[in-house]
Amino acid sequence: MSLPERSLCAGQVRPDHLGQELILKGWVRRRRDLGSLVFVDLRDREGICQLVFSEDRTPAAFALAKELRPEYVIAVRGTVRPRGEKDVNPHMETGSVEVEVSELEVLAEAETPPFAVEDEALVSEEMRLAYRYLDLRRPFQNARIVARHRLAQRTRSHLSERGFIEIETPFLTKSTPEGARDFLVPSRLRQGSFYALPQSPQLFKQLCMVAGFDRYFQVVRCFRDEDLRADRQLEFTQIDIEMSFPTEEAIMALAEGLVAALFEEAGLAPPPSIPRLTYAEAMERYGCDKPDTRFGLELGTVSEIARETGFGVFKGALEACGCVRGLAVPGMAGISRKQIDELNGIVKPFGGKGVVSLMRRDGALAGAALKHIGEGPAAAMLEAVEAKEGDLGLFVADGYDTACACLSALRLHFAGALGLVEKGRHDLLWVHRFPMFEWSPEEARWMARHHPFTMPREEHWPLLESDPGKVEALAYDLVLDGNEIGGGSIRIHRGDVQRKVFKALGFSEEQAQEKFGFLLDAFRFGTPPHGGIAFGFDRLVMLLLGCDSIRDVIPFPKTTSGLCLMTGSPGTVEAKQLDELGIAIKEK
RNA sequence: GGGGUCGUAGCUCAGUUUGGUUAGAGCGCCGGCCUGUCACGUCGGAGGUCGCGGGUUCGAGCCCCGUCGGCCCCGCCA
Repeated sequence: MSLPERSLCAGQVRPDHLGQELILKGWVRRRRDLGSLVFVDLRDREGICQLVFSEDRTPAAFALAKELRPEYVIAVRGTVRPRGEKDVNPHMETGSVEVEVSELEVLAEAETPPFAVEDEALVSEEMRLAYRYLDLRRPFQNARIVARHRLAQRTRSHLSERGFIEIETPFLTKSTPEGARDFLVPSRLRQGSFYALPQSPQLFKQLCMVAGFDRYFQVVRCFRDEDLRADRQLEFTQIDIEMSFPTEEAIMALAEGLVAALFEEAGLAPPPSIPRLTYAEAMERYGCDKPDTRFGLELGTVSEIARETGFGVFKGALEACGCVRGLAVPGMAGISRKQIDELNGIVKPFGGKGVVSLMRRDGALAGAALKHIGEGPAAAMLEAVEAKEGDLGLFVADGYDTACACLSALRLHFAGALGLVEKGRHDLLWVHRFPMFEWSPEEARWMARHHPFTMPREEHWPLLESDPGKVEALAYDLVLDGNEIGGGSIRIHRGDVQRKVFKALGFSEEQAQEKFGFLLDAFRFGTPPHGGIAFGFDRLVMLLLGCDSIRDVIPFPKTTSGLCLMTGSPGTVEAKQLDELGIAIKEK
């Protein structure tokens, strides 16, 4: 009674098949029952095809068709027929034909799903994640995962063709200091010891260079036990690349070529040029190390003008070695008091104390702080940020980093509110010449901004001991539309330089040896200069597909609190399992 | 760790401002009718732990406290 093998996918039926007898298999999307005529939309991965059952022409199949419900899995034997001229559905790829079914077999019944398996269905993300297999069955969501596959395949072929070798590195490895919190895996064979899941294969890829593979890549899962966001998951996929004897230029050129290929694969035109900004320039112009350059609203500095005013807000910041920076928002001079108050709310999470607003409207100046600042300086401040008649000037007085963060947030806010981003536009840019270290007030020491294996600029090596804050790194980030999609560096390949960097980070010789001894050992046996880059694959796919959340391009993601609503992980384990691992749960 | 926001029928939501009789809508679901539908139509029907716990009150979906969960953000994420 079983129907034979499928001859075609439902979504692939075309006028070419007119008159042919086909075997189709798939899911019932919807049944439209007109009494003695029944239409069924049959769905599979490739699309949807209309099936027809009629009482007088195919009575046996017709009777069974009455029983069909959404998401039943069925097999049919039928003949491809043209639709009448009036009956063609221009919205369907298969809309000019239909399949008259002579034989119907129900392969699996289905309960009514908790939500309709259709693109149009409005469903909360909570439901989608709890029934992810149904969510993924929806055509548009299914297509995202297929697109992800294509992008991964294109990555592999692109890099393979250029001499890169995909090499697997361990998931069960060693916990290292610095960086993100590790996921730990207890060892049964050696109780009390733990593996760590890799935050990235960083050290192993460097060791692949020591091993002489010359060019390495991997599409690889990474794990970081940190809080989740719209663009961050506990486990995520990285395109990890490393090469021997590189220049910065060689790595950047390779990365640009790969990204161009991925744009093409996604059906997008790659941005024609990829400008480079130094870190300092990015902060100066955009207040951000991953600026969205698809719109202007660039920042200016007005500290010197502000210094001449008696305004206490400015004075306080400047006396604390801060600055006064600002930006002009075109056409917003009519902003209301309420809206101005809302701006303070935007700035607050970034540590900003408030926003000073000055307006040029009706040929005069306005703003609550105008009387404190004075007409002359206020005009000069607006001039400095290029605010014209009808424009709003926003100023923040604070430490440099805080002022930048606040203004960057305001910049993004107004770009969204004013619709300044041209639809379909994508901007790529490099940010490079990052500082090697940043000061951590909590730990009272310097921390590596990129990672501790990044090569400092050679002319700055002497500063490693005297003034670490001034050391620049041979590191570069690739930014797409205001998102960091990749970052890399030239690595340290000399033990002596590596030791100096560890020292600057406050590691003792013993700590360095204990944590990274295997790397330092390897460096003693002839290490080629090397460097590389890693892309956040999920984030890149998200942006290329125009999604708002990384979860949309990950088949089985976790919620923002790290739970899997489908499996219920993380879960408790049997006492026996804990016992085997020598682990006891601490009572709260 | 902190802030914001949401949680009411299978789903998406209204009702919460100002506590008051029997908690509503659309879609879906179940049944009847229907030969050209494709968001089929049409007639009828079923369906509720108002996230959970506690409190205030004569009375709580609505007010208060706590808690769990979704989403967004700060911190964190080399």
